[in-house]
Amino acid sequence: MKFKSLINDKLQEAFDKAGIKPDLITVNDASKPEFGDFQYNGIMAVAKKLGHNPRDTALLLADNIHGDMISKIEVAGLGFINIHIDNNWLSSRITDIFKSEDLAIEKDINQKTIVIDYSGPNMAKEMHVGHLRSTIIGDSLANLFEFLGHKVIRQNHIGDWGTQFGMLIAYLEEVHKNDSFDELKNLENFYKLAKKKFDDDLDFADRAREYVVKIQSGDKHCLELWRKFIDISLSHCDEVYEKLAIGLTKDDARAESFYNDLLPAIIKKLEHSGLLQISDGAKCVFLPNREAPLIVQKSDGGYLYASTDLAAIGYRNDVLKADRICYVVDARQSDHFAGVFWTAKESGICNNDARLEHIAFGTMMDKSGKPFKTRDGGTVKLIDLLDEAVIRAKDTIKDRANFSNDEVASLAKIIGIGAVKYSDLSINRESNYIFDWDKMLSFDGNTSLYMQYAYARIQSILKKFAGDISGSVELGSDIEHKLAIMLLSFEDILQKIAHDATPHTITSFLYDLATIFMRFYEQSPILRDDVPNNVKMSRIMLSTVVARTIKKGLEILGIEVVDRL
RNA sequence: GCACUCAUAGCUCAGCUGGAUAGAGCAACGGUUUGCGGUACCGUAGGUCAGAGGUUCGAAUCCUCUUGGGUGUACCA
Repeated sequence: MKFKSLINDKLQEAFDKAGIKPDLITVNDASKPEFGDFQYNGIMAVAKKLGHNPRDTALLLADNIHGDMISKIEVAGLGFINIHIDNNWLSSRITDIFKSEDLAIEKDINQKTIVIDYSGPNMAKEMHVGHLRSTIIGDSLANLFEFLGHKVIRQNHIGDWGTQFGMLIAYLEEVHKNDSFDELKNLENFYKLAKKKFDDDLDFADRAREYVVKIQSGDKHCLELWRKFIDISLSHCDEVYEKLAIGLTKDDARAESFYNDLLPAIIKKLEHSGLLQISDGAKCVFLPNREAPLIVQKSDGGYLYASTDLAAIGYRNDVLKADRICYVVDARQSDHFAGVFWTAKESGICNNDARLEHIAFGTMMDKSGKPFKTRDGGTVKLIDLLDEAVIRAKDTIKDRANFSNDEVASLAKIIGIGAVKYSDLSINRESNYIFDWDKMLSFDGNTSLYMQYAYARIQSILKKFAGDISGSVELGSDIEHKLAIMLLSFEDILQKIAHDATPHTITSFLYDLATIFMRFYEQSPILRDDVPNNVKMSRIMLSTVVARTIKKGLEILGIEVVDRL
């Protein structure tokens, strides 16, 4: 339910009755319990504009706020309006949610087509930790948009067309001509060897560049070899996505090569729009307030990633009909995207009402605050990191003896992968992220394990009860009231997250919810014999809705729950 | 040089379109009538919101400057 809009509507009615036109009405969560459930702080600004006394205006407005959802309106301080939500009304809403599917969250009427570009591995190498954040953040946003009823098109813009492929093919042709393709199982190693030769041997480097031209001009033999590299690389990726429980499939892959044929048309379009200039032999678009241009075609005729990105925008605009295109890419590329977006809009490659967004995120650091590397300074393979997460997760399972080996394996996977995702998603994506095993696999604090534990604890109660649930929710204490307010705010939170693309807000919400539930649980017995049946039913229903909300929230983050751990 | 970005408790982080006494977790210390899962819960302590100005009834939040980090900056992606 869009809880806050309901309250905003009440305020709007009151403003109408009072004959006052405010700019924008938005209630906030009350900053303290004694201020009620919500507070409206806009009176001071409105009153000032009209030259009225804020307290008088607040009182006038308060008199006009009515509705069965509101139990009390208070005017406090300079003119704050504190709103208390009626307990009976709240109880009914939680009962409704208990009886509904999908937590009674409405699908967005204003359905959008949203393209999410995320993960974007390079096909010449195996995925490394640098791909982790994009993959996790992008996937959770895709889940969220889908849940809210939008049409989501996942796009994996894989790098399969660059200079490195010439190098790999040249190396394969010259050094490993007679080897079987099994050699490539360890693609990472193969890449390193090829790169070394490329750096050491100038003639080889030249031949490698020739191979690039061959691929791009459609040489059949070379394309066949190229295809094999891609297939091996893609299966590496699939293995990672499978382990990470990510919703990307081969169907979502739109590699750079996919746009190859569209590139000349893009250049033409830029020419026609008058944006194109030739500088030092390269075709460039000069941007406002920026020294360096966006180079779309090199002086030797080759294309760059700016050209491919523009072609991709064109495709997403013309063919996919996107209303919103989200690029979940490292913050270091913000200049690049600013340039590409500006050019796409200015040239008409992208129409004006489509929203182009760079969902930027910070760098992953180790515990000491340095960029994340192996001991010898190399890049950490993503698959190794995920395997380690599962191994470490195994140690956190309390009574391993109570589980079968298969159960332990399955639990460890859910816990380990959940921890990796949750810790990443629980901080503001734009700041740098400190990767810390001990912290992420802790039961204490805002972690996936704490959430999964809270969920399992509720499941344990429900399992123990195992009877028919009837009756309705009757909120009987301040803490139950607070719990209900939070549960009802879930949709507002999701909407806001969808707008701002800030998944960390969901973890804060879930953590607050779980903390308050734990407090409720400590002070309110549920199944004890001396609890009256109606109270017992009410508490069971409330707990059930809390559990479902936790489950749904984690599901959006791409994290599974378990009934016991 | 220019541009972007960040600076909040010892550490890791929240803090909404500017709102009432700046919040969590970790670490530290103390506590919890047999406990529906104690891997929990409660409490204590911890702050010049980097610094200085400005706007405002009101600033961690907006503007300017300073300092200190990070990142980007013409044919890699």
